[in-house]
Amino acid sequence: MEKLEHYFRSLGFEGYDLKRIADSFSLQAFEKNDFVVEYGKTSKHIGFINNGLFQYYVLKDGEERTHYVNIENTWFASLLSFISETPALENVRALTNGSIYLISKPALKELVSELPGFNAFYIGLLEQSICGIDSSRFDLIVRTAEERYLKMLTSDPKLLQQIPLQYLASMLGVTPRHLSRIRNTIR
Amino acid sequence: MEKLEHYFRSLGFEGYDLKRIADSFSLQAFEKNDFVVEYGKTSKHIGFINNGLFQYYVLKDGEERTHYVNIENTWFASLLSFISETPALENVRALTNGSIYLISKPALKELVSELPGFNAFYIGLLEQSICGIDSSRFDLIVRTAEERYLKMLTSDPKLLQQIPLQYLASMLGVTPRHLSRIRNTIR
DNA sequence: TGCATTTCTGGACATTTGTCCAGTAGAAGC
DNA sequence: GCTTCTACTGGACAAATGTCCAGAAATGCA
Repeated sequence: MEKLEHYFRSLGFEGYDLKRIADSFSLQAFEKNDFVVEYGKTSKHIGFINNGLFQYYVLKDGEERTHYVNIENTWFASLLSFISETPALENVRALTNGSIYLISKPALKELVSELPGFNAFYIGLLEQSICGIDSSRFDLIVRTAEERYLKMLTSDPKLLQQIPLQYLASMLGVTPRHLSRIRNTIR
Repeated sequence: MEKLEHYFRSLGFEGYDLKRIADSFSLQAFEKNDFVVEYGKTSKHIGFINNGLFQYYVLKDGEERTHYVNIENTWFASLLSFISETPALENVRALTNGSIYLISKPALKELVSELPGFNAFYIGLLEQSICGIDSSRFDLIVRTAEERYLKMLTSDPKLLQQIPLQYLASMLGVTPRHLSRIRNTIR
């Protein structure tokens, strides 16, 4: 639990609260190609990525369409399914071996209602998530694929280093063929 | 305050809490073309639309790019600016005369910390917002413009009825010319 | 009612992006 | 060291989407 505790300690948690929080999570290992969330099944956990890469995708006309990839030290969630408790419309699968600190919805709600500090943390997490998701939606409407790629280059270099281009292309909303063109014109 | 009170009453609020909440908002009127949020200025309020249409847009190469339009009985927020307290990257402007129940950030935070019911409401609002924004982001990556338009036809018919097509086109991520083509092929 | 303004449609053509595919390079396994 | 697999690039062509524009339809206003 070192990484998880370190994360919450860095946010100001300690003592009983910290232990209570850490005890609510459990570290689960995934091998490459394991499913974390499966289409049609309700996702009952969110989690903090200890290590590994996790791909969010759907099958459309038999093809994988990736809309997101999680890397370590970020939060994992199949949002719509987890929040509204409905069957997932997507798959989440490990692209590499890795592990996630998972927490169930009841345990999460308990922390939110019983620890004021965690309540504030959760609200902050939701707010930050909204900022990230909304600016990504904004970019898809207002910016070109090339602009989105350049932005990713400067603001998320870690993604570029860790994630194979085929998945990045899909996240950017273009085909790998076209991302290759974009990268070519930038040089 | 009828509409706002009716909204919160329908969510189960009453008595002191309801009054306390209603007193934290103030109804502000906007005339057509008035700015609610201006590019470069930090947005200090969120609000519940009493009536009217409000357009979220940026200027790009001198052209307006609309990424969202609010209608009545929905929540208004320039999310990134309000949450992170930074200058807005967008404009929000009244497309018609209308009015919004506005609440400041300090007043909102007070309600969140002092009324447990409002705390739960705010968390639910954030969660629902995430679901909406994330599925819109998902659609922009995974679905075609035609599929997005068809989805809007069935799940948001109110938008179709109220919002001029030029703005809907922009929200869908295409030009009005192309939306016209899409509508043509559907017939 | 009639004029002015805004909104919507669709033709012609240009640009962007996708599809299909083959070739290369590097990584993984035997 | 060789083979196999996977990731990446880029050519040729097709399909989707944008640009520019003019006319039609709808809306607002005198």
